[in-house]
Amino acid sequence: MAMITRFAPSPTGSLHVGGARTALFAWALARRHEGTFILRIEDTDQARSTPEATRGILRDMQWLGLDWDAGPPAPPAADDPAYPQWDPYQAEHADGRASYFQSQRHAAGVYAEQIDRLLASGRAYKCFKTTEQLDAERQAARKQKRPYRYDPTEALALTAEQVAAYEAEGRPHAIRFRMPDETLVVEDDVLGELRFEPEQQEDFVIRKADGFPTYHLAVVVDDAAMGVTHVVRGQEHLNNTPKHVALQAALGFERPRYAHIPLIFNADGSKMSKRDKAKAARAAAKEAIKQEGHEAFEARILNPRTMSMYEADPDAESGSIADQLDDFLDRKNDSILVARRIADVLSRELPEIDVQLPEINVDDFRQAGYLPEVLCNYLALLGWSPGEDVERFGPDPLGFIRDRFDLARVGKANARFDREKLFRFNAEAIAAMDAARFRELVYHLETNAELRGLFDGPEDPRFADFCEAYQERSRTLREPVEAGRFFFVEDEAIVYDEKAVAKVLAKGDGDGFNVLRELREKLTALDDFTAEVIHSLIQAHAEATGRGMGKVAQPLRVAVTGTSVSPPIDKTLAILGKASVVRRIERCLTMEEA
RNA sequence: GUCCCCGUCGUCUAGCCUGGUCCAGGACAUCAGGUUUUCAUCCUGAAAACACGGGUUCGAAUCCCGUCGGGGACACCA
Repeated sequence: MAMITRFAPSPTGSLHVGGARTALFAWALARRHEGTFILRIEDTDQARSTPEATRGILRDMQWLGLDWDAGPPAPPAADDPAYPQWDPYQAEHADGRASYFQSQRHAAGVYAEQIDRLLASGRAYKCFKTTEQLDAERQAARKQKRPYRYDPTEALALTAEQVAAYEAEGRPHAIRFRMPDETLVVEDDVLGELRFEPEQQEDFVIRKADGFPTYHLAVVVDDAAMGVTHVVRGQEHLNNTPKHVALQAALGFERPRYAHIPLIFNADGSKMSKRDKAKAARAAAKEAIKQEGHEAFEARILNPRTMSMYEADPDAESGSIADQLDDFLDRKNDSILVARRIADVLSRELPEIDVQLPEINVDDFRQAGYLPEVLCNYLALLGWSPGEDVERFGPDPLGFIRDRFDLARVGKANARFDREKLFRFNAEAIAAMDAARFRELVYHLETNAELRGLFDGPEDPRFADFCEAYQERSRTLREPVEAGRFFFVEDEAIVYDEKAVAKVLAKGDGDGFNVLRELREKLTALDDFTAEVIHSLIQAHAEATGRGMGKVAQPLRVAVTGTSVSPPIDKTLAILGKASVVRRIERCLTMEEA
C-alpha cells in the first residue's frame, strides 16, 4: 500500500517552527517510502483564516524545500512582481471537490454529504443550545467543582416535529456526533498503545451553527477522501484522536496510522503559542486582581486613554472589550490582543511577563539570514535522531533526512528550541558553502535590499570582494550588511565610536594618530592598491617603527571604519579603494584637536 | 480540578525494546588555555546528567510499582 501523508495547517498566521517540523516529519516519512505528500489548507474558521497567511505558509514550505505532490499551487517567487497580488484561492481548482482548501470543499458540499449520512444513521443529531447556554452550564459545573460534560439527553429527546418547528423558526443549531460507549484503542507509531475511555468522551460538534464543519469532521473526511495512510501531528492533538477514530468508524472509513510527535517549546520553557502568552498574561492578571481587586484592575485595562493601540489593531475581534476581557480571564478565549494589553498595563510591575515576544516562525529566520537547509537540519534534531552521534547532516540535510527518517527513532519528550545551536549550525553552513552561492544568497536576501541599490548584481566585482571578506566571519546572511555597513556609506558619514577612538587613537599620547599621519603618505603614494601590496606596506611599517601589527592596524581600522572591528585591514583598505581610505584618514586626523 | 502524555549533563540527544561492554557517549552553551593585527573562526582541555523512593535480579539508566516534577487537552479554534 502506498504511503500517503499530509500537512494540514490552518492559515491563521505564519508558519511556526513547530508546524514546520511537523511538516518536515510528514514530508520525510512520505519521501522515505516513496509515497505521496499532501498539503491541505484547513480554513474552516471563517473569522481567522486569511489568504495572506496561506500565501505565507506556501512560501515558507517552498523555502524550506518541502515540496508537496498534491495541494494548492506553488506561489510565484517572492521577488516576482506578481507575488504580492498572488491569490492562492484564485489559482485553485474551479472544481471544489478537487480542491485542497477546506473552504472550497465545504462549498462543494463535501462535508454536508457525510454529515447527512451520520444524521440519517442516527450517529449525529441537532443541538439547539446556544453558546451562551453552554457557557453557563460549564461555569456552573466549574463552580460546583465537578467536571463538565455535554449532556445530550435534552437534544436527543426532541421529536422530529419539534426539530422541524425550531428550524422553521430559524433557530440556529449545531450538529453533534454521538460518541460510542466503548474504549477506543489506538496504536500510535511514536507513543505506542493509547487507550481512551468512554467516560471522558462527549458528543462533540461536527457542524457549527454557521454551517461549516468543525475541524474534527473536516479532517476525518478529507484524510479519507485523500487516502491519507499516516497522520503525523503534534501531541496537542492526542486527545482528539478518539473523536477522529470514532468518526472514521461511523463513516466506514479506514483508520490511518497515527504518529503524535512531541512539542517544541521556547528556551525559557514557555510554549511558543498564543495560548502560552494568554496563560502568562492570565497569571499576571490574577496576581494583579488579588492585589488591587477586580474592578480596579479592569478599570486600568479598559482605560480609554491608553486603549488606542488596542482599538487600532486591525486584528481586534468583534464584541466589547470588557466582554473579551472577562472571557479571557475565564479562559474562554486566548485573545493575543487582550494578553498584550494586560502585559502593557502590568509591564512595570511584572517585567518578566514577556507576551510581546515575537512568535518564533519560519519567516523570522529567513529574514534574519538563516539557511533553509540549516533550519531543517536543526528542526529534525528536535525529537528525532539518526543515531550514531550524527547531528550535522552534510550539505544536503533534506536528502539525508529523506534517506534516514524513521518514526521509530522519534522521541516522546517535548523539546526546547535552542537558538544558539541553530545559530552555530548556520555559521558552519555559511563557512562551508561555496563563494558564488554565498554572493547569490546575500545579494538576494529580502532583508538585504540596500545591497541591490549599491551593486549591479551578485557578480559585481566590488561586491564579490566584499563577500569574500565577509563570508568566513558571517553567521547569518544578514551579518555582512550589518557589520560591513561602513563600506557603503559616504566617507564623511562615518561615525566614530568614542570608545574605539579613545582606546586606539588617543591613548598613549595619541600614537595612533601618529601612525595615521605616517601611513597617509605611504598609502597615498601607493600605485597598486591591492591587499597584498597594502599588507607588505603595513608589515614593513610596523617592523620599521618597532610597533606590533596591532598598533598599526587598529588605528587604520578605526580611521576607515569608525570602529575597532572589520575584516583584515589590508582587505578592508583594498575594498574601500585608495581615494576613500585617504579621505577617511584625513577626516579622522581632524579629530585629533577635538 | 478531570483525563492523557512525558522525565539521561543548563539545552538537544545516544544508550533503554533485546538488563552486565556505561564510574553513561556526542552536540550547543559555559569555563580554562592556545592560534589570530580587530572581529569571526580554529585547536586543546575542563566542569556538567540517568528526577526521587521502593521492588525484580548475581547485576538496572535499561524491567515493574509508587511519589514528585514538566507538558497537553478539556470550544459551535484548528
